[in-house]
Amino acid sequence: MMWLVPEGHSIHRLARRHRRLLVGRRINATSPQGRFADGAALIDGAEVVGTDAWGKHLFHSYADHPGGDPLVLHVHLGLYGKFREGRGEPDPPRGALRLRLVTDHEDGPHWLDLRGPTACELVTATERDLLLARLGPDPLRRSTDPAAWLPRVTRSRAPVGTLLLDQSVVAGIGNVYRAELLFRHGLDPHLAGREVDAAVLDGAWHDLVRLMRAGVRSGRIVTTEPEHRERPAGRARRVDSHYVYGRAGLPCRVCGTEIVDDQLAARRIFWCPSCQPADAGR
DNA sequence: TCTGCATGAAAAA
DNA sequence: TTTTCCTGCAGAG
Repeated sequence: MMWLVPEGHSIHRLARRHRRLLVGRRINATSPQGRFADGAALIDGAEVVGTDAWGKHLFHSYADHPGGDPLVLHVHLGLYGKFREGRGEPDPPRGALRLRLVTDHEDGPHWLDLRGPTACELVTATERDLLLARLGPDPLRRSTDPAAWLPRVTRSRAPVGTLLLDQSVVAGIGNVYRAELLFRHGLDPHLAGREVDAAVLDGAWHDLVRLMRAGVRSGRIVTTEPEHRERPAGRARRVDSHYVYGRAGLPCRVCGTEIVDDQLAARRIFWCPSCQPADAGR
């Protein structure tokens, strides 16, 4: 089974998939669970004109409907949220099904089920823009300036491991990319942002773009180089796809030192004390 | 079958 | 800083 972690790459992958599935078609929308009943009624029968992702936020845009502003569906999966899709008549809804979208295709109906999201709401274009204004640069968006995040890091006393999870500094990084990116650039997670060398940050940004683009293509987070995997390139399994994330107590793939873990920004952080020394990055 | 933990983030205290 | 949202999986028993 694929381990689809909803960090930014998963959301961009969903936006791409939903674009193919929904754009240019009218959707039948329901909220069997009832928590989004009013919103589903408003978009029911409307045409989807676009899908987009920014960080971990997903948007579906709907064509103007009579007597109203254009509507935008905003979804944030949070920790538990999940989309499922399938072809043919959908099964009768079971359990807490927040939103079901059904579209007609040449080969019959396709359905899209959303469960457990942190956010599933209709917003106006203006409200969406306000939301986006709170987010930092997204490595997966083509127009992003690679230097846009630098001031927020280099002026901060906060640990770089905290800054990387702050969505207003960088949008889309989750706990896995955080730990892996810090390892790949030899940065101790506790090092203050202002202590990190700007050239190291610049390299980390471009590395992050590469890693996350690969994540969009594959649907997985693989950050290990082939020579550090137990299996050859292209055959990495979950067990060897990370350097430090989830590997507390195991030997570092590069130097053999035991990987350690701690809490940072209310989340578990993993690092190699030898490859990521406290005085690195300066 | 039960328990704890996990990718996230906002609200409460 | 802690709680809550509320899902799914792995491991224990």
